[in-house]
Amino acid sequence: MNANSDESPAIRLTARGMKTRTRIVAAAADLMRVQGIGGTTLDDVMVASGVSKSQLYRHFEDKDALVRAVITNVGEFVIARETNMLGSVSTLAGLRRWRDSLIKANALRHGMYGCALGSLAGEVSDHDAVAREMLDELFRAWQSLIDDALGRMKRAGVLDDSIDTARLAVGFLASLQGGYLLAQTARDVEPMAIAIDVAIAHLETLAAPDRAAS
Amino acid sequence: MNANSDESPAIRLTARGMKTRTRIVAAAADLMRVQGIGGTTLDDVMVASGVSKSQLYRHFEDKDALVRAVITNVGEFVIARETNMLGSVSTLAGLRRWRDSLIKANALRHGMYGCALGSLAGEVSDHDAVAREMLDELFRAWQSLIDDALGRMKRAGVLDDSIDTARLAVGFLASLQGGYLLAQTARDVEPMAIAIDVAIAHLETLAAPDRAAS
DNA sequence: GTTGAACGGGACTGTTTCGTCCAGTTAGGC
DNA sequence: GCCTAACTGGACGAAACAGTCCCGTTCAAC
Repeated sequence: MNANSDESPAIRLTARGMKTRTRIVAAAADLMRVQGIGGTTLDDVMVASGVSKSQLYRHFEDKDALVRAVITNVGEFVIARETNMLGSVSTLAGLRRWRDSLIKANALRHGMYGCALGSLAGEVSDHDAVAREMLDELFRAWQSLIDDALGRMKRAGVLDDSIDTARLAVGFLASLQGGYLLAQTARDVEPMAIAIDVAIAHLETLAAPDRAAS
Repeated sequence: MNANSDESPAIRLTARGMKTRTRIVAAAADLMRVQGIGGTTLDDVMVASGVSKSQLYRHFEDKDALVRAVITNVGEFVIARETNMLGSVSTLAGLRRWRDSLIKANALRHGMYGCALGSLAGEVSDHDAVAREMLDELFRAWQSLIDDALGRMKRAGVLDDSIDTARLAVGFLASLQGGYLLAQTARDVEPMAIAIDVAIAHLETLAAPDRAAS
């Protein structure tokens, strides 16, 4: 609904001000991905971004406001990444490449930190309604990207015409998020890899009868 | 590995001491499910359990120790529930009843708080190695229960003999956990319901050829 | 070259939370 | 009835954190 992707600037006007604002958000996002929101103090953000506390409160009314800015920032990043990686997928092979790239990235950190969006959602959903709705919106956008890819596969004759791609997209995203969580808990990507593979295997059973392989 | 399900008592001997200990853990578990671990203070636990702070530190060396006790407690509860609900499942209809019961329970709170185990895992996995391993163990136990159910379905001729139930179990648990997270973020059970339904639909495609329905 | 926004730096308040300690009370086993 | 674990109750310290405030400086636009 809200058309501005930069959230309330809290204070008007900008020039280089935007740059420090960006620097603050970037540092906060990094810290929060690693330490969680609750584990990240404003002083941490202060040090990491090389910005004085007065500036922090100049740009953000609140810690919650900063968290929300982090959410839009991380959200934009994830959606951009997924748009890029999923936007041209129209075959099962393409979907597998998408899978490989996610798994590879998560394997590098042995599953640590989980999904950038999912972790934020788990920590914030039950105590900041605004943030929760922002994350809900982002998940929906992610679902749409998956849905679109499945739609293209359907139109390309890879998938059977009768399937409900919107429902499958929800299932896919759930498998992905659950996989992230299991991998994080196990400190091992394997469960995540299995989860996505099972989801893809399901898709294979829904392949259009005249084109079992692609 | 560890054979004692009650974790280190921190102090030896007991009588009614066990009762207050249980009371503390129960109160802490309730609070942490609703407010999260970070959002729950020891004073909260103190008030909710009607126990003085000195007793808290009599039974638990640390907040972390209390958290671990909560994990074993919640873990036992969840595993007991799942053993009960999943232990006799050997048909697709039985699996659907299991699904209905989980969805129904989560619908009552509109998805709030998510999965008792999953939420703990997300909050604690990256900063308490011991707790992380405990949760990993619990997830594995949960997987085994699902695996067993799928195994029974296989032996009963409901599922095809060639399927790898262990992998499917991981996929199932991931769908479940991801569904919990999406439902929590949306404040609506629907995505969770869809996620599990998609997982079950996949199972249906793997039904033994001579028994397409069950 | 003046003006004002952007910034550094840090002191300061108030609150929350973890954790310690201890003096006195209750209760149950032997 | 004695002994000791279990417990109440609260004072206390220390640290972490959020949030406020102010003074002086830098930078960029006009």
